[in-house]
Amino acid sequence: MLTPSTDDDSQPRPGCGPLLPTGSANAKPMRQQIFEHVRAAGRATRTETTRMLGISAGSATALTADLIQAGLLREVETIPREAGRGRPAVALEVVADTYFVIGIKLSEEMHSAVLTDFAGNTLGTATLSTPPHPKSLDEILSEVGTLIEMVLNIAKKSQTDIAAVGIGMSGIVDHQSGTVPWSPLLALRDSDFAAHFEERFGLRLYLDNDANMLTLAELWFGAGRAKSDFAVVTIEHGVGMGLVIDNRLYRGARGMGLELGHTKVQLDGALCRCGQRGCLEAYLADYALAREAATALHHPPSERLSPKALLDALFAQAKSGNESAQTIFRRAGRYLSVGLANVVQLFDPALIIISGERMQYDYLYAEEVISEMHRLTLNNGRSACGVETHAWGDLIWARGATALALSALTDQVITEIS
Amino acid sequence: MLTPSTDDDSQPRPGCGPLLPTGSANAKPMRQQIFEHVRAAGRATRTETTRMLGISAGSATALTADLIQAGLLREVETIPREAGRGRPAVALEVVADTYFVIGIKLSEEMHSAVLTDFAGNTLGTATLSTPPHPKSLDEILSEVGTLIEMVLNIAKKSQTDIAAVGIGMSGIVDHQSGTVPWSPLLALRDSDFAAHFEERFGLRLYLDNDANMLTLAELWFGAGRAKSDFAVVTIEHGVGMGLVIDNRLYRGARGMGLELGHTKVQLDGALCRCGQRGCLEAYLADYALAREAATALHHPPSERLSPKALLDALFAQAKSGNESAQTIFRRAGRYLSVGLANVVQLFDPALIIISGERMQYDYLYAEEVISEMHRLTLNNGRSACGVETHAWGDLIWARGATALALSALTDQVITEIS
DNA sequence: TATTTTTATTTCGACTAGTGAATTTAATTT
DNA sequence: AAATTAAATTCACTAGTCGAAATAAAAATA
Repeated sequence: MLTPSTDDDSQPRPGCGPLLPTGSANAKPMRQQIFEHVRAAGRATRTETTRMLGISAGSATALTADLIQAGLLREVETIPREAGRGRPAVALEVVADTYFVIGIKLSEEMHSAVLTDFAGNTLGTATLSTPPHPKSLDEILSEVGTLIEMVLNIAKKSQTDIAAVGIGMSGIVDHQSGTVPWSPLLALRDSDFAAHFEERFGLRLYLDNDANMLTLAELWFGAGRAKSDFAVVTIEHGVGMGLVIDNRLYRGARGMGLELGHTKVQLDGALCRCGQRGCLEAYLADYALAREAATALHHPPSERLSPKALLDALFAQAKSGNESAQTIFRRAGRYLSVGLANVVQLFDPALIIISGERMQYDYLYAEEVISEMHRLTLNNGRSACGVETHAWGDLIWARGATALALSALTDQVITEIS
Repeated sequence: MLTPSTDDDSQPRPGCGPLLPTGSANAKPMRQQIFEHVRAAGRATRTETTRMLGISAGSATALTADLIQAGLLREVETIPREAGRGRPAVALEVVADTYFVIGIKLSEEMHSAVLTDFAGNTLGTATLSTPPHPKSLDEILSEVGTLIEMVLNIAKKSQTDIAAVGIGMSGIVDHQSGTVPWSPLLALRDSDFAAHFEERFGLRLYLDNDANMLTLAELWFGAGRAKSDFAVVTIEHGVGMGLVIDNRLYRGARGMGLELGHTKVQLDGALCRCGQRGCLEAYLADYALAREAATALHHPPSERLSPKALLDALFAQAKSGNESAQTIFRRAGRYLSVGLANVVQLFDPALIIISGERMQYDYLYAEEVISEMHRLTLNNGRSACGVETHAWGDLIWARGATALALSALTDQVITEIS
């Protein structure tokens, strides 16, 4: 069965191939790659660097000389030689106290901040409890101001030492423009957050949503460091996700969050706060558990507990054998398995990291949930996707925000030394 | 509430930041970017190229001179000047007949092939019906040989004209190694397909799975050309997906396909051929529709129709008002909505393209399904994700395979001219 | 102890990719 | 015919990188 070469589908002269150049055209200059490699390794010799980056020894000498000249790297005197003949390699390390950044996580009930130096060392942390209601931009910025004061005091730095600030907050955040179309923290929509921040504090601000912050934290400080493609899932008030592809945070084409919490795991399922039915979040989030808890615990409607207290009670009941309390967690766990399995099937990540506070409810993070997830994924003979659960404290989010600021600052500083 | 700067979480000297360099270090050389831009545009002037790629006029002259010298580009005499003063720009175009490639799609019942020149023009196509049973590697390669002969004849080329071959086939295909861990077309697992092909035909082969081929086709020839991040969903025997991120095909960390068909849309739902329950495929694929069709059409088990005939009968019945036939399609459509919505929520693509043969069942591709999908996604004020449905013929898959071969060949040819 | 071996680093000439300003070219408009 | 305009070319110059040879600093060996 032959079809003649009808050129019917070849339009006049349209060409072929992608019309847009790939963004990776902006490859980082070698100097920056070297700097980042040294920072990533904590300490590295020139020779090791040539091997890792595939450059010549001559280049290593020249480029590290530039970086040392610029005061960004230094040679380390204390060489802990282990063995070997030949001239001993001299290690390089980042000069830590050239620049300082602050990373901040804003959430409804508490803000936290971390101050780090240019090598990523934490010099101080601070947290600030706040009334949990939507605020005006001015109020939030005042709270941020207080927090910055606090962390500067702890780390014994002044505001003029700070080169950049990173902030992560929940809601819909536009990283590019630094605006906040919507956030539970802010009373008004469409705040021009970054612009107001920069005007008020005179500090460069990098803003992003909280799931991306956590993902960045895993990429910079956590288990994601050694992986180039992985997913981070977090269960807090909602269910969030971040994705790293080719060692970079993937932000989506329209800059929206990656809303794992609103993927549908059940047609016409439980009601979600987003107004739809069957969202994963509607089975997992604290409000979802809380509303079932009220039923399971036979609380009279008069006796109103805070959602947090309700959850704690529910968890205690489940632990002590209350069947209906257990089924709540068990069902949540099953749907979590489905959500995770869907992520694995769609992305084929090298690793999936489950991170967040809700870790305490170990029904949700039981071995059982993970193995159910593995059962729900096809592996086709490949080794199964790795899973890690991290019960970081609050500060990890703020650390992620420092990573955002650090990476942007590094770009800038390195291109300046030319 | 202040916490002192406890450096407890800062381990001895671990450094911070990603340990792996981003793959984008291998930025394409300017010459290649120019060539690809000209090919993508079909025809482009030097000045336009400088604007698009942000290079200087001097570089444009020098680099295009190299490419012309190497015989890859040529100046176009016929300048259709529209208006304007000044020296008229002279357009450049790809010299099409420098290299030729063949793209092949292998499937259970039919193989197809396309022969294109270096500019991506189709010079000939061929299709070959085959018995639909698993075959030995040798049998498949014989069929491929026949197909290559056919398309060479049509295009009046000889095998020595061919610089590379791309093949797409269903199953689990390892693009990197050119091996096929499993495929419905092959009787044995773990075939060393590419190696055997190259030895037998003396042609360089690039192999990938069929969903990736289709995605590449959309990226090179279809609606994806102008988008840098999009998803392609295809419904054939199964449900496949491909993803383009930053103008590149994303292949996943473990090189597995992106198995949209095996994401779960229903806990303990319909039985899938993969052995699990609730997979999207179990509601959408032809075998899933066929098994329900048997019930809905009240066929006695004795009367055995081919799956294809069964589906056609089902479709006809639905069209003519058979309620139970309609519900089959309607349910499938709803689950398709869910599956698509989940992709949009997880990836936030700029565009989602639905492509494939099953287009004829317009219940599945109805406006209704798309709008249901939109209802199932949160847009948070952003404009909704675009959706396009393409009812390409069989040849689009093979065209995608030519794109695979063309892009690899281009890399090679351009680096050679140095 | 002096010499050899080994490994890390530096130096230096060469080459490549690219820029940017001045110039040339080829058209249109006046 | 001159002025204007835009495209393309020329050319001197820079940054980045390689690779080979030279140098440096240690361990091993004679």
